[in-house]
Amino acid sequence: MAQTRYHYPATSVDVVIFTLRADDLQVLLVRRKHAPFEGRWAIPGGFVEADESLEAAARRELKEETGVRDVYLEQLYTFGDPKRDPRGRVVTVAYLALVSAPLAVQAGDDASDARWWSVYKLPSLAFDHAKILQYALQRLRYKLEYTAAGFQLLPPSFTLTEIQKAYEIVLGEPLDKRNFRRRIAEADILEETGASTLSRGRPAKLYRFRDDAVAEVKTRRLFP
Amino acid sequence: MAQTRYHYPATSVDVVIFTLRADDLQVLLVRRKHAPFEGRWAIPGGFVEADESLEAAARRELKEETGVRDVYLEQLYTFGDPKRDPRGRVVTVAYLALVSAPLAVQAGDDASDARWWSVYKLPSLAFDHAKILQYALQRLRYKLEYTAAGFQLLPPSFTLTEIQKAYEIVLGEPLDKRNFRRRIAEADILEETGASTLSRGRPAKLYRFRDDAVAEVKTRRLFP
DNA sequence: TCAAAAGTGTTTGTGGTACACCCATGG
DNA sequence: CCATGGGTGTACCACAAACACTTTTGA
Repeated sequence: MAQTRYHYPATSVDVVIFTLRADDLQVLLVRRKHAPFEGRWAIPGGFVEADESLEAAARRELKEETGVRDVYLEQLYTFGDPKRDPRGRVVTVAYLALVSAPLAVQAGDDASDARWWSVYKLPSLAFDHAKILQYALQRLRYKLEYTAAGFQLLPPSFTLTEIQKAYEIVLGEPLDKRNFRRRIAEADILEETGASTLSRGRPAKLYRFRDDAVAEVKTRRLFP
Repeated sequence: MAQTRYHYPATSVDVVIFTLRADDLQVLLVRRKHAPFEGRWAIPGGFVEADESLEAAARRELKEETGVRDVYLEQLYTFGDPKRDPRGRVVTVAYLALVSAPLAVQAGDDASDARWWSVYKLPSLAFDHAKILQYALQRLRYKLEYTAAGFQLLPPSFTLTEIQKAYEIVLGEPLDKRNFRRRIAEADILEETGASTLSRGRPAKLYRFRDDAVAEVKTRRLFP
């Protein structure tokens, strides 16, 4: 790739895309077509174009890989170790994305293949991507503990049991049903759609987010 | 991916350096010697060198400006708007630093002058530095609410009243003396030096951090 | 002995957690 | 009528917040 004739690092973005599929927290990875790390799995990403903001670059990559727009996207951290890319100096700005529908994935130019992987059973990753992914996972869990971001992983309408399951999958621990429902109710961020599921057993009410709900719920301070 | 011949963005680091001086939360700014924004105040920073990690670049800038090493330093956010620097594309990785001693500042090559400014009375800043500074201030306040990072702003030994004042200055609100002392005691992060102040009134015991204290105190979750 | 700052406990309220049964529907 | 998943309330405990007086020293 671009040999740095001039001594500025190349700037790339990498987007860690999480979703919930099959009662599992999964992340989208692409298989690299070219050296270095040819054939290894990697977090989707690419170089920032000349007149494009970082977030725009991240959204472009996200669109190329998944076809989705208007999803939750936040900047995570910037990784700039001089040796993180064997081709030369590349500083990468990592983003975290949460998508709801487990839609068909589209491999971009840079990848021969793309698929969802359980975060609990990951393959060996290219570059320092294992580190980036762990960082993203930690941030996601942390975020769920004090914000309502977890809803971004769900379809537009969902039952209370579904959302509780989503939280349990991401956090990796069971939650109490009545307490969970009380907190959701108190947060006042959902509204009934009016519809219900028709499955086995008693039908469940469907909910959606209130458009005007505030996603960032502030914690009480612990210290001092 | 479009690998046309274009210049990668330049990569810089900017370091927002906070300290406590004169019962005030202050930030170190440098006056720019050259265009653009000649004569305007700016957050100290500079370009990342060829074989230097981002954090190393930030520490180098910090050292050039203040002469200090081994201080608290954390990556904040990366600002990459294509128009943020009129000279051309510059992506900057912002860092937050907390220093204790209000030491003499040393102007680096890039600045004709450097001084501490109260965060409550800032001059007009170059580039998008006002935005970066506000972001840093928000992060500092947030951090103080759930970690013991505030100690980094104090000299190696201090009284309980001093540290309470430090928290009050940064948070901008008064705290209850007995509750504050109880929380500090429960956190179990201080030890007595054995010495006391000799001022007017009753002498106060001096404390220092325990070397083995854990700085990151985890919050209880609020949601769900 | 007075002024100045340090130091010290208790009470009350709120929020967190644990816990078990009845309800609505389809087969 | 039974199996399946949906939906509901209370009691206890721990932590947070509010609050005022005594102690130690220097001048």
